[in-house]
Amino acid sequence: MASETAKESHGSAHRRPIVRAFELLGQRWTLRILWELRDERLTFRALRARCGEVSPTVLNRRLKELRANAILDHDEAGYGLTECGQELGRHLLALNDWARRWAEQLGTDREA
Amino acid sequence: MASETAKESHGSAHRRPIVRAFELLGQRWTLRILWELRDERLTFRALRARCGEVSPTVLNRRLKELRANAILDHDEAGYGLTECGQELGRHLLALNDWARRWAEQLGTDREA
DNA sequence: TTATCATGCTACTAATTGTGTAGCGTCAAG
DNA sequence: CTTGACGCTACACAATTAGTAGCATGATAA
Repeated sequence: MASETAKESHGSAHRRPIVRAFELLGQRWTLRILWELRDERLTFRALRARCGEVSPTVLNRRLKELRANAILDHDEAGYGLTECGQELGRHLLALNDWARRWAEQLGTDREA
Repeated sequence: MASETAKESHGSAHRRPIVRAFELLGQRWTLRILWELRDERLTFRALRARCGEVSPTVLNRRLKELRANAILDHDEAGYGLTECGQELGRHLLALNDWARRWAEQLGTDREA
């Protein structure tokens, strides 16, 4: 069970997909960006507005990275999820249900 | 379909749960920590080793935050997921499948 | 033509956050 | 009483993000 430990050289190339995914998604704004694009294309500025006027510096950096990873693409209509990105989007949608229950639980814990 | 737009006052208190979740999960190491704890309890030091010797400063900060949000708890056996955290863990497991397909696709795209 | 406006995006500084290493206080074992 | 592991803090340095200004481009309109 601990046989994986050896593989865990934190080089860069052959890191497990899930870990690479976490590195990508675990950056500020990445999840939010995907969420806002979950069912519509948005222009740079519209997307920025949805994210509470994030710094364009970061937004652009994320967008580039996400495009490089084939999760987003860009056309005249703006930014949007690729097919692969949409699959990811569906997972986020599932997370939404979890989040609601989570928030509810936290709320009741604290009010009582 | 765009009827949600109005709700998007980016105040702070009544932010949608999913957005709060993204703020929490979208911090460096948070997803990874949850992943490493997905099916076993780990001590601080063991967990740190699993995460490639993250700085204990950040690790401890995340652990505190996650505990404050009832996603983790801590006992003599170390850190582990709460019931709520385990549900989240299951979502991450699902993400694992996505990540594999994603990596595969990226790989073939580039080799060709 | 010139003015207006929105678009995507870059530049630059300040503030926040993360990294890396050392090490403290506590405990159990030798 | 040394040794080692534990959870964790301190602190200086590096990297990332925030916040704002503004440019180049293209469309619209006077």
